Amino acid sequence: MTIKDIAESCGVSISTVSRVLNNHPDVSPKVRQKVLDAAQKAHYVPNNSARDLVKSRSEGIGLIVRGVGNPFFTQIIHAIERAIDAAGYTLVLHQISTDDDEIMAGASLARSKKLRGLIFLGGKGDYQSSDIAILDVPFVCCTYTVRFTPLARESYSSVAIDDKMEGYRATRFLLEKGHRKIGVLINSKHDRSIGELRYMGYCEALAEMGIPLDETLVEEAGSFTLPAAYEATCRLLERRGDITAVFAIADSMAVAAAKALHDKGRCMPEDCSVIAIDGLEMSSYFVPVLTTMAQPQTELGTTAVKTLVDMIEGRAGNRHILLPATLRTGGSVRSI
Amino acid sequence: MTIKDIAESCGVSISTVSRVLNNHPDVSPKVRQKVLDAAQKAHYVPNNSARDLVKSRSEGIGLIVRGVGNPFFTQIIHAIERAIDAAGYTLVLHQISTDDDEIMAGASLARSKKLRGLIFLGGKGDYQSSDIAILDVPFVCCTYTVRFTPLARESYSSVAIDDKMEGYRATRFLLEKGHRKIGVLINSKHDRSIGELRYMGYCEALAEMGIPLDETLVEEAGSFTLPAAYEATCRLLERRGDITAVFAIADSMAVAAAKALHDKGRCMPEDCSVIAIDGLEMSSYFVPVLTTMAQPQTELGTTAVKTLVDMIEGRAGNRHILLPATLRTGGSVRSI
DNA sequence: ATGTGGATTGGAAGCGTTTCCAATAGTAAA
DNA sequence: TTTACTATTGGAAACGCTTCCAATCCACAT
Repeated sequence: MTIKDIAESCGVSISTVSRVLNNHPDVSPKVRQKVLDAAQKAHYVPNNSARDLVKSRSEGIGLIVRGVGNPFFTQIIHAIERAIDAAGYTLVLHQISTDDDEIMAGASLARSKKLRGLIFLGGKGDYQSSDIAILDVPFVCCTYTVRFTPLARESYSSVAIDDKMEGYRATRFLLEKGHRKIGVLINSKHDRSIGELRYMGYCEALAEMGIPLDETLVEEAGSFTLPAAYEATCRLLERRGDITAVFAIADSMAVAAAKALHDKGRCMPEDCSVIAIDGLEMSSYFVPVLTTMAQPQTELGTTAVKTLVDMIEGRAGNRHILLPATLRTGGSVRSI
Repeated sequence: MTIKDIAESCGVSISTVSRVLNNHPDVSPKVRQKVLDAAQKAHYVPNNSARDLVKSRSEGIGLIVRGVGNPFFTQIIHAIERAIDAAGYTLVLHQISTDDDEIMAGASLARSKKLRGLIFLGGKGDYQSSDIAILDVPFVCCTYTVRFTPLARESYSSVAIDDKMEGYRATRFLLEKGHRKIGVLINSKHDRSIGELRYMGYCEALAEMGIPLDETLVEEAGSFTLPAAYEATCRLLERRGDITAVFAIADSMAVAAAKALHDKGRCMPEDCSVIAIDGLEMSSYFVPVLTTMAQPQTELGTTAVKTLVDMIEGRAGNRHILLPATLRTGGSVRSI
């Protein structure tokens, strides 16, 4: 059942049917109704491929996520899907692995699927203008604080929390509770990763209190996985058995850290407090409840989509939005 | 950058380039390499709309999931995406809410997007032939045990664990550890829900040991959410303070149950053991480690895709596959 | 040399839509 | 009744790709 069949059954031309179906103005009411009825009766469903081909674009928005399995992302993906659907677009999900180049992946996905826009979730958020030059659709980088090359700043949007700030706030919270020997559990402090920023916040909080930075308190897990975080915590404890608190830069790492503490014979929070950043729903149900800087996950997702759709439809230019996290206190931190 | 540009730059015909790009055999190695190089150098990305148009179908597979936010699904979705990608298809994700009709949602998605197949994740898994008649693409129902209307059984595939059996195994494990007063935490024991089946397994295990079923040990949360499970556990404890173990039908519910136990002054596992079904990765990092019947999440996802693709490509008819869960023991259960 | 046949290659017809442009019908003014 | 427009309509050219069919090529046997 194509537009052509309808045209024939109505005795009009293909062009006319197309016009009716696309709500073009220049069609007489009589013909319009006739065509509409015929289409209805024939259960006509437009062929998107053909339309996309001639318009050389689809109504798809690509979501490139590094690590779909990351529990922190699920709620954001949830919100993104909802918002994309509500805006009349289609979600095309594509996940990449740690060492894939998200820009390249996004570029080829966008090209081959003729997508209207892209959302990067968990990307590195640090793009050179030269890198993103191959992207010819608007995109927004979600979740991680974005570092800008001056020129690149003008060409895409971002929605994230202020990682450095929240790292600062988390550390500050521990300091205010009297902790001084605070271990940091981090994926990596280099590579312009998310960890680097949260770690910078940690450093800043210490500096503000006049506490010298002690490198032996910093432990890199190398990734966000639970086993890596567990091992890292073990190393940290072995080296610095005297810490009274751990700042894990992600809730999931904090879970692994808590287990490592327990396995090494330490109680949380009696022997060692734990604070994190992310705010998984489940963290509120741990015993003790994990203290964490909760990211506004749903809002991150919906804002990302809104920003992107605004760009796609030309309603607004690119924007860079920072959303605040919320301190969610639990029993995992105690005063000393 | 189209196939035509490459053809020109190589001095060959469009057909030849197409053949090279589609790995057709009848091309001389020399030409093939030349074309490949050119395509590579030009960052050629095929236009899917055009391809779909001529082949009159897309390469899309729809994933209809009820509750993307459910942590248990994330790993499965992850596996599904990977497998779909590897098979050369594209994932179109669509989530629905609790009370949406998944079949209707799937049907309209499949039509408008010209999808090749559908995967239902977390659907009710209990379809009447009359319901699924509107679906004109193959589909597979993943995750939940499927109950069949005789005719419907012939028309679609399913991949799941044997919910009743695993419910039985979990309960049986507790019984073997000496527990006799075992509370059940369940979303619902009616509505042909997943809970009903796991609960049936519980009943069977008790019956096998000659233990009469006690309705006061059964608590329905009404959903799988953490707050609901928490409240349900509180009610259960209030009514039956004498239970020595809880069988939660999902890991996430077990987390909430553990917290409720703690908040009601009970230690896990000293005062009350907990066992669940699902096997979230994170459950292995809880203190104590959650004992659970771990579903083979990755395998569920890949098998679902494989089954679907086999149907799509006509390699095999529909199948109904039950995958075994694996008992993962942790400290959350103790012998009495 | 002359076929012969298989291996390669090119040509061209669509796939279903949109849309520009030309054609026609209809209407009001002259 | 003509004229001059305007409102409608039809025709046809893309869009980029696959694929059937015909054409060309080349090595090798005759």
